[in-house]
Amino acid sequence: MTRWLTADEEQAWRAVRRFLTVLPSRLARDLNQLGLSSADYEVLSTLSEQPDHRWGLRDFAVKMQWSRSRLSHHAGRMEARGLITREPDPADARGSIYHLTDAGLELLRQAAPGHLDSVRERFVDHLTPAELATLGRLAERIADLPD
Amino acid sequence: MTRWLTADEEQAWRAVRRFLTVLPSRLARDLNQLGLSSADYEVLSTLSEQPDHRWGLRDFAVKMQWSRSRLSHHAGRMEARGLITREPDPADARGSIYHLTDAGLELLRQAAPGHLDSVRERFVDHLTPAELATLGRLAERIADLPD
DNA sequence: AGCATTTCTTTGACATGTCATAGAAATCTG
DNA sequence: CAGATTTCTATGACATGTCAAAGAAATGCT
Repeated sequence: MTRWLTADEEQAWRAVRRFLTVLPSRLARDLNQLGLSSADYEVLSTLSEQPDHRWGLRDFAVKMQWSRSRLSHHAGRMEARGLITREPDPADARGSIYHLTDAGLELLRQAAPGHLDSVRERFVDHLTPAELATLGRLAERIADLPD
Repeated sequence: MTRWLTADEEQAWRAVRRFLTVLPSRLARDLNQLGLSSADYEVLSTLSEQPDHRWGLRDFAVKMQWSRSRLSHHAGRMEARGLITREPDPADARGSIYHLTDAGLELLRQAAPGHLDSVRERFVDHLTPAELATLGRLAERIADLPD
């Protein structure tokens, strides 16, 4: 017995679907102007949050919620652009340690303010603090559901 | 002068980012079990909402918010699978009219209940009607911002 | 210790999306 | 009406993601 969506549910779901596609694409477009893809930015900022700017692929992939294959491919491209390096892990010769280069850090520093403006202009500044908190709470509830 | 995010804003934004990536990926995974990609499903359901199951590429792409190139490529693949057909537009020989095949409609009908369950299980059923309405209203506000 | 199993990153083949362009047809202009 | 311009879809080249498999190293078992 399929429970179809009520009219209200349907309307809300349509709005949320649009939100899900449109916001990321706007942020990506803004970032592209700064010379980075969204994926690039995530990699750089995640790496930069690590104290020594290093991370082994496996944990890095878990942290980013990316497949290891995806991260390895993407890292290869970023390495070719000089934004990160990959070195063998001294503690486990199978492993690979990713490290942010100076150029990568510089590019991130240069792009961050623009990206932040973008997040404000496309999202944060259009909600009151209470609305943002509510939205964050509901988003978290959904995101925290089991996979 | 860059206005950084406050701690509250940062927390909410992180939750929303996770929501933006995780929910679509779960829905896509569920749909894949049913033999369709999310893109396939959107194409089929959008076409099926048209009274005669036909749509010219241009307006179709606008409705879906896809580039015409993307839709043309995707339609080529779906045509090869027998889910839609493309015919020249009698009113404008440059144009192309997309039409849902019986097989396409059948596949959509077969997948729809499962997808609906998925939307409920991954999203709708975890919010009260009031929460869903609020979320929909906020999502709509953001989505309706100029591009 | 030795062999099988597991774990790890990388790679290759392939699916999908973007951007620029081709080629045909409609529209605009004088 | 003729020629230039615009508009249209399809396509090719390329970037990016997925999935399966390869190859090396660590781990487990007897």
